[in-house]
Amino acid sequence: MSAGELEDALRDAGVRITRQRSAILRTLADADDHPDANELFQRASEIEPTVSLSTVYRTLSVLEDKGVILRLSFEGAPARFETADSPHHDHMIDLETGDVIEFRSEKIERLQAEIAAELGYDIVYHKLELYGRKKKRA
Amino acid sequence: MSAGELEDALRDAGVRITRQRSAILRTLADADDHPDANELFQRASEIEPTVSLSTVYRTLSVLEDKGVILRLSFEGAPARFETADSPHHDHMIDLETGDVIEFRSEKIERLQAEIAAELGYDIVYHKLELYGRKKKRA
DNA sequence: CTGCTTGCAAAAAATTTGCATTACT
DNA sequence: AGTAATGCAAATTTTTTGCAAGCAG
Repeated sequence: MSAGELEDALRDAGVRITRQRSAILRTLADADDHPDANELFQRASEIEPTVSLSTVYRTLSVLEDKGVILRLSFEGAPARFETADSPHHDHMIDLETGDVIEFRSEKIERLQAEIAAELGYDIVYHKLELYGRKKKRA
Repeated sequence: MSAGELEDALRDAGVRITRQRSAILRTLADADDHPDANELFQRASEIEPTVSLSTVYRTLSVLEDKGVILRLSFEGAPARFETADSPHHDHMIDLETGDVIEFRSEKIERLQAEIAAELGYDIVYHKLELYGRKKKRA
């Protein structure tokens, strides 16, 4: 979903598209990494200097509510965000570099649902993070 | 491992066992839930009124370093802690009540290792959290 | 004794909020 | 016009830290 289509969808959902929200939306759409609130603030400021950090936070909350983005809270670091348009995936975090690699496994998805069912629960969402180091030797 | 054995092991590792650390250790050993720093402070205060919240935090850091406890950082809530003596397990969090249920699945453990290997990584640790709601009707 | 630990209060870091003003729709 | 959204500064929340005094080994 492009930034423009997103804006239309959000407007239809009753969300006002302000100059600053537009800038934040574009910033998120352009990001191919997983920026935190402050990084988004820096980047969006370049497009639209009137954005404030408060607005970034407020906008992120709205977007999360509307299901447009996902909030990722890794180990004791500030929350990071990613657009929710790509299919669900999990994350592998490189402990040495901090790199975040996305992956997806149907098998794991299925297993999780099974386990939750056994415990008497329906999964609303889940979070799987593998923290590791690059293998020595290829 | 009992609180007493833990103290001996820690002492051997060069950690001084003070009155307040002893109280925190006992509190952790007795807890069958996953308390956060503040809850631990409250409980430990009953055993040993001289503990301060700072000391709880400092002690938790030491214990984490020594591998005695695990720090669990769930969704935007303060960090929770659990003793590290039990075998590894993952967590299912009840979105309505905040309850934390422990579970373990060999299949998932194995799958994770496989996936990491494919990505060229060795897993150092991982975190799997299922967030869900109790199933309607039994 | 020596220096690791403590309590206290202040500092940090991340995020949220009150309020008067601005600007979508 | 009417109301949601904004910026700013101040408030919260969780955790860390500086410093003088205390206590374990």
